[in-house]
Amino acid sequence: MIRRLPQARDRGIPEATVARLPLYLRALTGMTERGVATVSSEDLALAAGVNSAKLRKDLSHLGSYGTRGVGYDVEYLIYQISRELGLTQDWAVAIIGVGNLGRALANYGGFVSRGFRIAALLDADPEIVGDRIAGLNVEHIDELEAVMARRGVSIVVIATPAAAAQQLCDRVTAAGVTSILNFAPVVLTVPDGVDVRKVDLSIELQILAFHEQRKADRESGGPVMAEEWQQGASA
Amino acid sequence: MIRRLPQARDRGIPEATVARLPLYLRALTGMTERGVATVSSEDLALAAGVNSAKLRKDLSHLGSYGTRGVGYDVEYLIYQISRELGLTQDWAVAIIGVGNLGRALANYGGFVSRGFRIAALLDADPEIVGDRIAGLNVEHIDELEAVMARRGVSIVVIATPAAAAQQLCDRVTAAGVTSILNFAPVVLTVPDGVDVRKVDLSIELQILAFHEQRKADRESGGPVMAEEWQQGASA
DNA sequence: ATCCCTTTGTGAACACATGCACAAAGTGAA
DNA sequence: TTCACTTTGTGCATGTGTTCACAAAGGGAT
Ligand SMILES: NC(=O)c1ccc[n+]([C@@H]2O[C@H](COP(=O)([O-])OP(=O)(O)OC[C@H]3O[C@@H](n4cnc5c(N)ncnc54)[C@H](O)[C@@H]3O)[C@@H](O)[C@H]2O)c1
Ligand SMILES: NC(=O)c1ccc[n+]([C@@H]2O[C@H](COP(=O)([O-])OP(=O)(O)OC[C@H]3O[C@@H](n4cnc5c(N)ncnc54)[C@H](O)[C@@H]3O)[C@@H](O)[C@H]2O)c1
Repeated sequence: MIRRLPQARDRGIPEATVARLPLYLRALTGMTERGVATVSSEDLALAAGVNSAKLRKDLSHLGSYGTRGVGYDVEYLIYQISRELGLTQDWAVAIIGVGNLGRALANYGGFVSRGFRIAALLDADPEIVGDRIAGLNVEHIDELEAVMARRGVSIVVIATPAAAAQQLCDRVTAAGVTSILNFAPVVLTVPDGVDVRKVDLSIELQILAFHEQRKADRESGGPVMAEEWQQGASA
Repeated sequence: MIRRLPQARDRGIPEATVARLPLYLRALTGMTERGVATVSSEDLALAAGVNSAKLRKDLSHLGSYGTRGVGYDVEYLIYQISRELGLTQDWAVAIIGVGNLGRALANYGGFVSRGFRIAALLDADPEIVGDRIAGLNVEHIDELEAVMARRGVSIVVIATPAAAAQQLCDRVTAAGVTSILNFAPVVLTVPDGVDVRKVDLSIELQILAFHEQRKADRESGGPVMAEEWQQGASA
C-alpha cells in the first residue's frame, strides 16, 4: 500500500480530540507529580475517563509518541500535548465584567498553572473600577482597546450581563481578538475566523433535569425498554 | 384542531438535541417577551445560532408542534420544550463548597428563573458555616445527608477543591442523588445511572488557545491549505 | 538470535449527527 | 374549489466520532 505521506503529522486534528487533550494533560500532570515515568494507554485512559482505543487514536493524531510494548513517556507526552495545545507560550487573558462571576474567575489560581495569565480586569461600574482584585486594578471599560493592546491580550472572557455581551463582543473582535469565552446567556454573533466558546450553567442544569425526569418516569411509569443508561461521564 | 396523539412520541431524544433544547427555549423566551406570537424555523434557528433544518429535526423529536405554512406558536413551543426538559416541576439544588465560585453561583439569579431552586449551601470550613448567603444559611458538610433528605435535593453542584470532589461525590450518590454538576477539575467516578456533567474553564481556555495558535501559525508560517475555518459558534 | 509477552497504531465497521432538498400540508386569495 | 405561496417534517447522502480487533513493533529473557 501507498500509505499516504508518513511525515506530515496530519494538520487536521478532530475537534473532539482537541477537547480531550486537556483531560489527558491533567491526568498526566497528576501522574508526573506522583512520580510515574511511563504509562500505558489503558491506564491513562482510565485516569482520563475515556476508552483506551479512543485515547490511542487521539494521540496518534499528534504523532507517534508511544513505544509498543511499553507505553508513553509521561514527561514527553506532557510536552507534546502542551505544545500542540499552545501552552508552551503564555496567553494574556482579559476578563470583562467583574461581578460575582468575574471576581471568582479573577481569584482562581487554576488558570495561571496552565499558561494563562489574567492580564486585565474591566468593568463599567464606577464603584468597581479602581478596586484591586487578585493583584490587578479594575480598569474602566472605556479603556478596553487601549488596555488590550498594551497588555497583548489575545483571549477575552465575557462575564457581564447578557444585555452588554454582544456589544462588547463587537468591540473586542473589532480590536482584533479572535478567541472569546462567553459566560453570558446569549448567542454571540462574530465575524469569520473568531472562535467563541460558551459556558452556560443554566443549560447544564437543564440537561441534568431532562435525564433526571427520565429516570423518574422510568421508575414509576412506563414499560422499561432494553436501552441502557448513559455512562456517568459527561460529553 | 386535533393536534397530534400519534402516541408514540419517540422516547429516545438524541443527546445532541437535548443539549440544544435549552438554547431554543432561551430564544423563545426572548421572543415571547417581545410579544412575538409565532415564529418560523428559519427565524428561531437564526436566534438560536443553528441551522434551520437541524432545528426542525430537533423539534420533530418532541412531536409535530408546528403548522406548515405558518411556523410554531411561541407559547405552545415554550411549554412543550419545558415539559420535555422537566422544567415544569422545580428542582431543589444543593451547592457543596461555598468559596469564590460557590458564592457566585448562589448569588446568581439566572437559575431560579428556570425551575431551579438553590435549596442548600454546604461547606466544611467553620469560618464559612453559618454565613448567610443569598438568603440561605451555609450548613456544615457533616449534615449533608440530612439536609439533602430534608430539602428534597435531587441535583448537586460540586464547587469544592478537586481533592474533596470524589469523596463528596461518593457521599451524594450513596444518598441517592443521580445528577451532579461538577466544577472541580477531576474525573468523577460514579455508579451506573448517575449523570455527571462538568464545567471546566481551564479546558475551555485550552481549546481556545489551540485554535488561536493555529491561526497564528497560518498567518506567519506554513503553506495555507484549502481548508476552511471553523465557524465562530462553539459546539 | 529466537521466542514470548506487552502494548501501540490503525483499518474497518458501526453509530451518531448534520444539512440538503423536496413532498406534504397548511394558509389565504380569488 | 382552485391556485399560488409558505413552511414544516423527513428521506437520504454525507460527515464526524467511536469502538473493535489485530498486525506490527518493541522489550526482555534465554
Ligand atoms: N454568577 C453565576 O454563577 C453565573 C452563572 C451562570 C451565568 N452567569 C452569567 O455570567 C454573567 C455575569 O454574572 P454575574 O453573576 O457575575 O453578574 P454581576 O451582575 O454580578 O456582574 C456583572 C458585571 O458586569 C459589569 N458590566 C455591566 N455592563 C458592562 C459593560 N458594558 N462593560 C463592562 N462591564 C459591565 C457590571 O458592572 C458587573 O460588575 C451574566 O451574564 C450571568 O448571566 C453567571
Ligand atoms: N473560581 C473559579 O473561577 C474556578 C474556575 C474553574 C474551576 N474552579 C474549580 O471550582 C472549585 C471551587 O473553586 P473556588 O475558587 O470556589 O475555590 P475556593 O477554595 O474558593 O472554595 C472551595 C470551598 O470548598 C470548601 N470545601 C473544601 N473541602 C470541602 C469539603 N470536603 N466539603 C465541603 N466543602 C469543602 C472550602 O471550605 C471552600 O469554601 C475548585 O475545584 C476549582 O478548581 C473554580
